[in-house]
This record gives sequence, structure tokens and C-alpha cells, in this order.
Amino acid sequence: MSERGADDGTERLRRTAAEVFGWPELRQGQLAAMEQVMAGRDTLAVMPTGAGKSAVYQVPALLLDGPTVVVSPLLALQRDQIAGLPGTRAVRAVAVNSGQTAAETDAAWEAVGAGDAVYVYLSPEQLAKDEVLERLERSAPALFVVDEAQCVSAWGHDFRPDYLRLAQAARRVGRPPLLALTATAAPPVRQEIMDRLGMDDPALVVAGFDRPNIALCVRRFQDDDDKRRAVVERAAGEPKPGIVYAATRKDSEWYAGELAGLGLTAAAYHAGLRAQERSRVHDAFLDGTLDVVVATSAFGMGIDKEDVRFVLHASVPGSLDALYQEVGRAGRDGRPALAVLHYRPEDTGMRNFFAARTPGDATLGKVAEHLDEQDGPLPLDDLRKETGLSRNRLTAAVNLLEEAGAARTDEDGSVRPDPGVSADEAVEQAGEAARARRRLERTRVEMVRAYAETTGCRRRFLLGYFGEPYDAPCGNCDVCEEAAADGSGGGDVTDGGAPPDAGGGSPFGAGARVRHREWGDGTVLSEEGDRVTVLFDTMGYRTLSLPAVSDGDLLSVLDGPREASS
DNA sequence: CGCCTTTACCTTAAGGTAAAGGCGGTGCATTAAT
Repeated sequence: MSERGADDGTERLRRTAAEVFGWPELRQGQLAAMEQVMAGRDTLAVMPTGAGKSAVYQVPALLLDGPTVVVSPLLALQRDQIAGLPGTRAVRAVAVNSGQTAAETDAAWEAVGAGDAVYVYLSPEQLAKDEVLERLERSAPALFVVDEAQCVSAWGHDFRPDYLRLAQAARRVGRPPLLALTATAAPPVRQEIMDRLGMDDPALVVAGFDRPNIALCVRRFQDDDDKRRAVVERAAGEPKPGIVYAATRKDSEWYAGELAGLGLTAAAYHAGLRAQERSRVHDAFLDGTLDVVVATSAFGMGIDKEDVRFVLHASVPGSLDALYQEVGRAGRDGRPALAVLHYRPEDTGMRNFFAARTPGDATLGKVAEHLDEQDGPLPLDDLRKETGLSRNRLTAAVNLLEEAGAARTDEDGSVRPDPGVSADEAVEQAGEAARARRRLERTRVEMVRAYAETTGCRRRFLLGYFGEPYDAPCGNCDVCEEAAADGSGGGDVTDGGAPPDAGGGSPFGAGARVRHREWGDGTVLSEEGDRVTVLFDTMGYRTLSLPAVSDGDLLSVLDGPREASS
């Protein structure tokens, strides 16, 4: 494209944003991502919420020839997105899901068929249905958007396995250019999103991760009662409103009860509540009539509230991606906010338990044998009837078999076994893929532990994890503040502990590609003191002692930071 | 893996202790019975 043409494109995007949406200006990251989309390139945009992520598809969709398919994980999110669009006929948006009447769905398909719909909102489960794919294919979509794309990695492996079949869905509707959007994703998660969606030479647009106004803090506990008391006191003492994240439904009720007992307006929020109660709590929090919501991880996606003053974690989340996603709900107005992780080593046990939930060999065996007997392509629905497995479990098993190369999905959606692989071999290979997944999940939990136990600057550690080298002490985390307090007291700089700004001087800087004699190749995430944390391609995260690896010549540097988008 | 509840067992018979078992988070879609 000539420079002239690029400028014209930019101008059209700007004009559409201003005239249709009323946005006087577009931010740098927004515009960069939109230009990639307009050029027809697959794109992953990692942008904090509030940076106008949705605009990245909303504006180009109006300039493209054909409807834009938007995959969105929650029906409530689909409703919010549609309600947030300008209500003019030229910007018609429809949804297809189980939460609306048959008449509404008919009207939606009619609009799509007539070429009147600019946006079509769907869940990944809808895109698993032949009928839906056929209708979309006939409408010749111009763009395929995956919103909240971290769900591919976070949910695709067990909870909502249709997330791992979106590459297939995109192909079956004519494989328009792909756009994936997420607020929080570390480099390996970005890579997984691009791989699993089947992106081709994707452009990567990453906006800054740092949220300097959020103070980061970790408190460590031996005793469960001490921890509970500390969480309650903190939630009661800090400026409101705030969110407390608890690990279980029961805990969320317990904390909400304690806070209410202290005279605060507090409510629990989790998936076990009736829909009516959930939306009451949701609305009350947005209205500002609730001081504190105590929630499980069910609360948050789509919560756009500027003045949240604190996010407390009453227990460890399953990954730093999840932690930072939840922390990021604080202080969106830019004013001071607080994030405290209440850490007990025992709490990681439950996270490791959750990490183990992939299909077992028995399930894999059942599916592999039915495929083997059939000796030909088999529609997923038939396979489900024959094996008697639930839809999700079957889909997860098929995903694993495909990942292991023992099966593949045809253009019409039926599953075909690899004739060169026996059922036993298929189970063995898919089982190994599942075990590798579990190992990776466990190392993700270990990274939360490493964050909690780091002796260096918390922000430096977190941003390093997200691929953003950060040099100075941040001055806004508990470690930096403690170091500053020690300094003003006249203490010497000690070599024993790792100072927050340690590092440099060694070849193992963040982003370096390294090779370990036993664990293979990996990427350095962070370095502090004499410890270096590496994400190994096949082994997950590991923290190593530098003297030990140097003595044994265990770790060597391959080259500098690798291309994130390759 | 760790926590909570239930059960079994002991014995200056009502209550403590230990062993055993179950449970823990995210949502879509669909269906059967009112």
C-alpha cells in the first residue's frame, strides 16, 4: 500500500470514528490495530480495558464489505456491546444465542441474509453448529473477531472446549481475516492464542501494561484465621468501593457476611447465585450503592467501573494472568488504587487441583476406539451419541487427539482419525499432551508463588512476566517502600537480599533465549539477585539459581529477545 | 492439595479424637416438566 493510500485509510477510520461513534480522536494503539485489520492482516491486540479495545473492530467493520462476526464469551457481554453501539440502522448489530426468543433469532438471521447486519455476536458454542456456520458462510463475513481472547487459553482446554475449535469455525465461514482482542496476556499466552486460532503471520499490537497508580502489595500468612482477619480489616479500612476475590463460593459468602457485620454494604457474587441476585449485585456495584463485592472469578468480565479503589485477593489465583486481569479492575480513573495479594502457601493446593482437569485416558480411549472402528470421518454429534459422553467432554477429548496429531477435522466438520495411528497410540499421544498441559498449568501456579515470594520489586516482576522489562524500583509496591524506609533509616545496601533493581551485568536478561541442558529452550522472564526465571517451551516456568547453572554450565544464551509475532 | 463434615471408636456413657470421604470455579445450550 502506498503512503498516500495508508493516509487515506487512516483518514477514513478517523472520520468514521468521529461521525458515527462520536470519538474525536483515536489512540495510537487503536489506530495501529485498525490499520492492520483494514489491510486484511490477522491481528492480536493486547490492550488494557478502557483503552477502547472494542473500537478496533467496531470502526473497521463499517468500512468493510460484509458482516463482522464477533465471538464473545458471555451473553451479558453481547448485550452490553450491542447496547453500546449507536442506534442507527446503518450500524445494525444482531446476536444469535439461547438467551433470546426464536423470533429474535429469526430476525437476526434475516438481517444477516439480507446483508443488513454489520455485527453478528455469537458464543463459541454457536460456532460449533453446522447450521450456524453455513448461514454465516453464505453471508461472506469480512472479519472474524475473538473478543476476550484470553478465554482461548484459559477456558479452551477444559471448561469451554469450543474455544479451541474457532480456527476450524473461521475456516468454515470462509476464513476472513482474524482479529483477537484481550486486555491481559503474557507472551506465551499470546503465542497460544495466535497458534490456536490459526493466525497467519499475525500483527501484534501491544499497549503498555504498567498501571503505575495501582500500589502492589503481598502479605504472607501461616495461619488461615490470621489471613481472614487481615482481609476483612483491609477491606473495612481502605477507601471504597472495592472488590475482594475469594477462592470459593463459600468463602465469598463468609467474607461478605463479616463485612456486613461491620456495617459495610457488602455482597457476595458467584455463579451459584440466582440470575436475579447476580444482576442485582452487579447493578448495585456499578451504581455505587455497594461498598464491597466479594466474588469468585465469576465477577469482572465486562465490569467497566472507573472508581474501584482496591482489589484484594483473599487467596491466590491460578496464574499471574488471572491476577493481573483482576487487579486491573482497580483505579481505571488513574487515581491511587491498591492491590493486595493475601498469600498462604497452602492455598496453591486448590489451584493445582483445578489445573488437573483434562480428559483422562479412559475418555480418550473411548473416543479413539470409536473413531478407529468407524474407519472414516464421523460427525461430532454421531460420535457423541456413540460414546455417550457429554458434549464438552467429547469436544475436549477430540481437541486433545487433534493436538496429538491422531485425528483431524474435515471441512464439513466431521472428525477423521489418522489411519497411521492406532487407537492405543492415539491415547498415549493425547495423554501426553494432557500431561504437558497439566505441567504447564502447575508452573503457572508456581509463578504466582514466585511473585508472592519475590524479594524484588513487585511491579518489575509482574511486568517482566508480561514481557515488559522495567528497570527502576517502582516506588509503589511494598518491597520498594520497605527498601526506601530502610534507606532513610541510614542502613547500608546489603548484598544478602536482592535489591529491587538488581540485575543487569549477566547475559540472562529478560527476553533472552536460552538453552538448558535438560529442559531445552526457553525465554528468560525475569532476573533478580542470583535467580533467573525462565519459561521453557516444553517444561513451563522454572526459577533457577545463577551460580548453580553457571557452575554446571547448565544454561546457555542462544540470542536476544525473540520476535513475539513470529 | 487442603478443608470440612461425617462416621467410628474409645470409654468411670457424653464428648473428645482420629480416620475416612467428599468437595472445591469459570457458562454456554438444551431439555423436560409445569
